[in-house]
Amino acid sequence: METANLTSRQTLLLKLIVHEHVQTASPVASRAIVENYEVGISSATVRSEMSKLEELGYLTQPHTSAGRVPTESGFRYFVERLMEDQTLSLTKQRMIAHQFYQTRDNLKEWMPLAASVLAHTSRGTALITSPHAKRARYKHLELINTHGRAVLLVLVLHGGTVEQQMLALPRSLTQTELSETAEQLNRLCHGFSTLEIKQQLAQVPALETDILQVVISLMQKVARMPSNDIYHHGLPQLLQEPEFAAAKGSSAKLIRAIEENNQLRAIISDALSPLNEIGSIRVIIGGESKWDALRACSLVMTRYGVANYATGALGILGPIRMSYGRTISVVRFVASILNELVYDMYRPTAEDLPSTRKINSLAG
Amino acid sequence: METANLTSRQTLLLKLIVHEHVQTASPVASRAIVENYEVGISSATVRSEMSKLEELGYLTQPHTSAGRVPTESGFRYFVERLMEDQTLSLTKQRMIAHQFYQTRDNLKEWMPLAASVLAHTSRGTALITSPHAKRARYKHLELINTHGRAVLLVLVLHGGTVEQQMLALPRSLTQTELSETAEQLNRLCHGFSTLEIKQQLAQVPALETDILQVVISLMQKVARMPSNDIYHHGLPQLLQEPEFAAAKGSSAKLIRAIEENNQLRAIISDALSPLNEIGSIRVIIGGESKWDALRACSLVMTRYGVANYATGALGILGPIRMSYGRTISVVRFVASILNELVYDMYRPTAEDLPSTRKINSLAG
DNA sequence: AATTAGCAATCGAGGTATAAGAGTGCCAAT
DNA sequence: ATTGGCACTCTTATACCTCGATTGCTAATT
Repeated sequence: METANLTSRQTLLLKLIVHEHVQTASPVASRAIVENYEVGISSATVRSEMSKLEELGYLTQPHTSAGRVPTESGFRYFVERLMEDQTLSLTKQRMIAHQFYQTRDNLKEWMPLAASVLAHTSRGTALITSPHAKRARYKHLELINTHGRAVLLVLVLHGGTVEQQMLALPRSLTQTELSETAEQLNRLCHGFSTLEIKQQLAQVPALETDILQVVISLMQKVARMPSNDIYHHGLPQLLQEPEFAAAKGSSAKLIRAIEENNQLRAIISDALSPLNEIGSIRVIIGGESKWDALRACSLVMTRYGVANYATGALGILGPIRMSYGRTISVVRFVASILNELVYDMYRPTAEDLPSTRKINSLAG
Repeated sequence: METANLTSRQTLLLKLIVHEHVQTASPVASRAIVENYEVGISSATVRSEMSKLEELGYLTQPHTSAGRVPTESGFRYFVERLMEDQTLSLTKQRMIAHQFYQTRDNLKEWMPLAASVLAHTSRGTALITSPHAKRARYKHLELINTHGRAVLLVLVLHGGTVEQQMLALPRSLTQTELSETAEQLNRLCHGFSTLEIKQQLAQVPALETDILQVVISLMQKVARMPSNDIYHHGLPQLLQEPEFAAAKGSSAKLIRAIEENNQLRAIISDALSPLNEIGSIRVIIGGESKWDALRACSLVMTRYGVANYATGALGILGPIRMSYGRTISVVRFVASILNELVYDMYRPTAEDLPSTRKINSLAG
């Protein structure tokens, strides 16, 4: 990449053009720059610099007689070298923190709240997944009689992930019988991984085998899926941005991409990759992503939580022409709040550290 | 309403015009009728009949030199008197039934499956809520240690509704302590309503009071909300229908109406009203609904489940110009399957009948 | 050598006129 | 009562034109 060879005046202009374009959503003319900003040069000079920036690939013209628009590499350059770190205003930080503080005990509310905060503070759609434990280790099972043969199986894994599934048993059992069964399995499987439980299958009576099968499939589900649900919030406001309101075909594609969340899943699981350190923010600009439907969008994603215990992903899907500074600062701030909350809730205990003793005893 | 005074030829024509309009999505010309259908009359006659139907308010012209479009009352008349009952083809019925049969034990899968079937068989968006018990009566509580102070509270109500919430206790308890606490509360509260539990509050020690507060709020949540989640499926395909693809403003409104589901909630709770017998299908055509954003849409909703135990709502949100016959038949069929599944799963037992004795003993 | 003012050239957006096509409404004939 | 024929109406599509915005170039200036 030939990135270093911009004069200071060129970087200034690129910065201003990006800023102007983000605000106006339309191509930026040389005159607009000299009028709106106090650069001490004439529009002709701006034009000649612009054409150099265009040659370098940072700007482009929609048509001959239009102003310039930053290209994707233009935005990329801006994000990586020109953008100064922004922070949310203290008032805003306090407001947000307060909202989270009020729901700190109600894990279920975190996702919607975070999504809502992200969406309202940016102009895009917020995406977020629940915190999610990496390795699935059996901690506790509870069987609850609900009605007739229907039994609710609640499985708690080390790290705090809770999975539940309704299942129909071959015959109706009383709550006492169910509790005893659960207790038995809890003694048998505590701390075990999916594989280890499979090895237990041979030793347990028939009824419990059924239940263990469900337990295993749930644990595998946890391990396999990047995350259960992808909350999203603020899709309408993204679609009202001029770039989507105009081209109607693309908006349908975009909605589909978000509703059927296979594509989102890929993005999320990318963001959740352990390579992606917690605290680092990943910015994907337009066509840099592999998904056609998202060509017109940029993503600002990060991973949050406590590494090796429970992590989730959150971020914003917005127009390419978004205020990256502001977006990144919100994403970073919300992530930092969730980091604390997750740490508080899932505070690692000695009991949760992977028990090498047990693993070794099975391996031997 | 002056509905009875249509000649048989007029009803035939209205039927044909509706049919043609549903297919073409554009105004129907007199010539289109005589060409596509074997009516033994000329286009001039069709025209004169059309103008009579227009006077009666069943048809309208977008402009002078266009064909006719059924008005909302035209569709209403069609739905109530002209439409013949359709049934899904047996092959299709079997296919659908088979899919449900495979997930019969996995309650969680019902909603997505039903939504998917509804959406794929119609051209609209499927809406559906989980089956939901009417009166909230305490059946069983389970407290599960997950991590640190975080405890998962699982509350099972009579009728099979399961609510859960994570909560942070003031101090950390072992699973044994938690189980004992739960057991104690189970003995104390079994069969009680929200009100009755509130009266118990005075008699229990402090820690459990905290838990009971959560229990009460969960039970109230169950009783208050029409339903927890409204699944929807197939929004993109609705938006691709010509009437929405054209006017881009309306599609944004529609998305918002569905995403922020306050408005949907109102519709759903209307469909869930006990006045609406299970099996009856409610058709709301265009402006008949009170919600502006849904002016361009029709709703075909029904209530499913077992009355007085657990019921939910399902239906399709489609363009006014939808095939009501086909839509109604799918909605009816999917509802009938869910009726059976709910009945099987939540089969009423003697234990579930409201215990008048307990209630009286408290009232006295 | 860099900067700038001035100006011709370019292209899109928006408005207007025109032609084509689709459909009705009416009337006179059957 | 029905129908063929025809004039009338209105939409849609197309072409055309003008206006304004913006650039690129050139020659003059610093």
